[in-house]
Amino acid sequence: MRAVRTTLKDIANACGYSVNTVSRALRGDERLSEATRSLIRETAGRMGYIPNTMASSLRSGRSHMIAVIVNDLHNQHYCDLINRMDRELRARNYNLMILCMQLEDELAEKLIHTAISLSVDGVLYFPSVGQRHYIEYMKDNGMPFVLLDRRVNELNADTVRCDDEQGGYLAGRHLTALGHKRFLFLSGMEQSSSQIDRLSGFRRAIRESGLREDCVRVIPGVQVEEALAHNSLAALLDPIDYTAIVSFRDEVAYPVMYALRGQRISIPGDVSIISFDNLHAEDPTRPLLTSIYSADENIAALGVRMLLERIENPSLPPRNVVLPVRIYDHGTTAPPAGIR
Amino acid sequence: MRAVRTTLKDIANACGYSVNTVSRALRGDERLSEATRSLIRETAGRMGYIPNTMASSLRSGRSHMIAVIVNDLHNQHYCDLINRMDRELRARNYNLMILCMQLEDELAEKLIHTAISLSVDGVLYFPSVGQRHYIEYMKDNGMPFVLLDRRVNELNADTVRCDDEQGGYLAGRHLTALGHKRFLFLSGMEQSSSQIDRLSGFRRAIRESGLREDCVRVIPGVQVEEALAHNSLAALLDPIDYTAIVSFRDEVAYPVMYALRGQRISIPGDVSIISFDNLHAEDPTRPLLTSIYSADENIAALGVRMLLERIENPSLPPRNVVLPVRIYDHGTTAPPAGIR
DNA sequence: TTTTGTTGAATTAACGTTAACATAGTGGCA
DNA sequence: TGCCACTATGTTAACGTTAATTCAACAAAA
Repeated sequence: MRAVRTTLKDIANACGYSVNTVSRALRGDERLSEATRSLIRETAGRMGYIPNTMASSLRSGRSHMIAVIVNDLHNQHYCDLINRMDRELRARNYNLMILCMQLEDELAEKLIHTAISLSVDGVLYFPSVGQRHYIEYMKDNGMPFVLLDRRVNELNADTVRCDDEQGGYLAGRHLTALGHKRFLFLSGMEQSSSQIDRLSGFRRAIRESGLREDCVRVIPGVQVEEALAHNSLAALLDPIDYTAIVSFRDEVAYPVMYALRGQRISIPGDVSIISFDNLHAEDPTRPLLTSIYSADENIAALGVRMLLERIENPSLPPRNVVLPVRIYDHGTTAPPAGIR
Repeated sequence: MRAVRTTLKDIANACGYSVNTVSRALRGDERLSEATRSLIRETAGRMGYIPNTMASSLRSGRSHMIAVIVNDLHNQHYCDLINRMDRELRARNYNLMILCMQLEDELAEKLIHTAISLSVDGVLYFPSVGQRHYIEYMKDNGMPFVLLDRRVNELNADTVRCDDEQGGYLAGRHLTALGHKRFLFLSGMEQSSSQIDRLSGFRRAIRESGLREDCVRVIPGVQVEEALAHNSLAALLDPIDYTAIVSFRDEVAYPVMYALRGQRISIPGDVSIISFDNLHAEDPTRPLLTSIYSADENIAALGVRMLLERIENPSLPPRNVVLPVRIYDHGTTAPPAGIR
């Protein structure tokens, strides 16, 4: 029942050239006469030829496929980045294949296997905690890859990420400059580098402004997630002994805003909130939220570029790019009520 | 620099068997002695062998890869389904590759090309409006596929979807039974089969209950999206000449709820709201929302099963499965204020 | 003893493509 | 006229795997 796919051979037979000539014509080899090339191309088009990546890649060692390995598709931050990477790659004649590990850490190894097995040309990898082992595995197997979004210590590999420490610092300086003196810091679930750096940057700003460290109440990620899970966010935010909230990421900040507004607490009138990722900045169906993110250069575009350069030139020394960040002020911060 | 991948040949040389024997050992061929098989397998493990899908697929015609082609990763409904399909497929020793068309319809054809080009064994396809052409293209190319979530008329192809007409009907019957008499129906952006069926089912229920059709104010999807895009949802929902809202999908219902609550309108006290997809039912960070969705059988699991059956047996007559739906009552509907 | 069957493995030929090399035909130039 | 360079194409061999076929060794049956 299955239609037999047209091959180079079929085209060759159809227009009386050798298979190799057909292959060259379709790849746009310069050394063919214009007439031949266009005849072959036209014939191929008419016959509905679709090249066989398997065969081509097997022979040439190039598949023009890039895999992105991602933890969880429900994380909109990742989806954003994936979309951008897809566009970047497509523009460069590559295809992006998304491999998703569904929050199951052990799947990472399997997905790396899959990527190698499929002979993808490179891998874009969002490392999560404790995956150094898998990353080294890629390295050992000579698979070109770029790490995104997170710092992995003492691993000499291409990395693109935001300056999270500086981000945390900016948040702190922004809020202290407005006059805030008591803060609630909502941590993320995992002890990722982003989490750690953002908090430590924030604390640096606090110290610099002359405030004592204990003016920051830090809620561990576990508690935040639990509160979200049991619809008890309001309780978590109580007592309101702070005038500003720093949320580790936008997706936590959103429900927090809903919860506060549900308690008739005005933002930023009563409480300021600032967060990270600048998520949904272009999605007007989401509430505005002041957020910190990469200043200009896009992490996705840069990651793609670095990966392609690595593929071209495997002996390049690894680069560790830390992108500067800035505050995207969407109006959810203001001076505290007292000094307005 | 790039490490050379271990091949069957390397293993064969290492343990003194022929390449073919190694291949058979690794595939678990019964006709080898137990000793040989375990020796080869152990050697392969030690040498870090990763099979080459390209070569294997080229020869055997089976890649054990399934592609899912999806419009937009930001649509959480799709992400949910993709996650489930991934799990189902993995359990059956298949890999899922996600190809995303970024809301650009013309990309559909390109992605189908990619899928064929990669010799995937089958395609899971979420059709959107006006893609019949691409679907027929898959059919013509003999690529096994299953259509998900939508009805595509007069196309004889495997399809799994929910009974949207019945869903709309259930919504209507539920609300009229509670005593509601004036409704706002928020349409989806595209004129998809789901959209059309849900509205017509809803109207059927209205007629049946003896109400006149004009008690339903239908807002076209374009207007809904525009309001979302310009943060003017509140205006869209005004005047509140209705006691119940039916939203085409949960992701529209959420911002609507926020907007109403922002206007101090209580749900379901002042206005009831019901929607479709039962999205985030297990994500407690989202507000509760009464929603309609497939009753028991899961669309993802069933779709995967149907696809694998189709692959096994290409001559099966196409099946069109319409799953029954039910209301998942999460408390956002109540009798209208007047008759409480 | 010869024949037959069984087991375990090797050999060979593909799959569709591309890279390297080979070759035939042309035109230019001394 | 002979030689070279160049252009346009063909031939061959590989990529890593698997399927079909063949083969060798041995045991059981006649």
